[in-house]
Amino acid sequence: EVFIEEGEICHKIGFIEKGLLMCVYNKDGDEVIDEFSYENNFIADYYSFLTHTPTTKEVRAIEESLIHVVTRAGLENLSSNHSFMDRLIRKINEKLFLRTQLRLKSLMLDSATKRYESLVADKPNLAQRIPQYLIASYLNVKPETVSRIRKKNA
Amino acid sequence: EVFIEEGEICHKIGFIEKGLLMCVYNKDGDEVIDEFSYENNFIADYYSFLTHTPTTKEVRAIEESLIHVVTRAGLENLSSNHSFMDRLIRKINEKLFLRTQLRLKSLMLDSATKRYESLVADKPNLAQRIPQYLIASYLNVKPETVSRIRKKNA
DNA sequence: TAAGTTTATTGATCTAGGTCAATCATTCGC
DNA sequence: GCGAATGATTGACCTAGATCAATAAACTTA
Repeated sequence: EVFIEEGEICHKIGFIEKGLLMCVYNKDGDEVIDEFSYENNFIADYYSFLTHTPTTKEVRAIEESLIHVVTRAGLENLSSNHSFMDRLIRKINEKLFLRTQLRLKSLMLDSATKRYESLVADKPNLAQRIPQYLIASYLNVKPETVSRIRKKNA
Repeated sequence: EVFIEEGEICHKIGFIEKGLLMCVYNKDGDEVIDEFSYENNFIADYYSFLTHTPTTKEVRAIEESLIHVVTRAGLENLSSNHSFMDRLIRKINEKLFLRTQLRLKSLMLDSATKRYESLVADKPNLAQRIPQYLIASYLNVKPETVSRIRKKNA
């Protein structure tokens, strides 16, 4: 159920065939969700993977998931064709960068209400699939706040 | 003085030989600084560059700066060696991703006071070089707040 | 179905940081 | 040097969202 434990160095990247996972930071006892990832996406602590430093987050399944795992070593052996690997990794980097950038922007510029509305608009399926207190954590607010936002918007 | 205007599509990447620039979002009239960049670093709206969508931020010099510019076309012609390019771009991606990730994390987990202290600890030179109201904007707080944090810490 | 657990809602407070306005300090041009 | 900007500090308030506590729904499992 736990894919990557906090403190280990991440040497693997998962490709999610089925299911739903999340990366969570621990904020003095409280969990703060960094991101969700689901079908046809990669899952890893990419920061740890790139820097070879211990993870500061935990990666854990929310639903029963089927994940194909590639290790660092596996990646390096996968292809003698280095340029192919560079190209692939470049693409993964890009996708991650873009996602992170958008998230950062919304945290910097938008109110909790706006963030909630954007999430529901952009990923209606996700908002269904996940309990509200996890959504709250992802939006960086408390469950009570999400409840109040929904009430207001109703 | 303005390196990239808001609304244009970014087709270039600058390498800063000397000087200091910043990327700023416009939050209904108010400026919010996304990042600073200085000597021996790249500067671009990389999001726009990758996605070919119009920038939502402006990139502007804070100090007189000397920047070497490479255009997208230039990059593509630079080397017939595609794998070299992939590798280079991969490296740039990685660096940007890691930076963005750290920033996001601090916004999600840390108080204004903690963010200020981390900035001063991590980049003392930067904190010197820049007026306090720009630091405030980068920390995503108001200048008054930075002033109060400093007073408290004194 | 009832009992138990987990999640969501609601209300009454509290607090970090924002806002507005008034001084101070500093720099800069002349 | 003296004003005029520009930047920083301080104080009195205000507000978004947090916290705490109590219900109320919604699922479980038997």
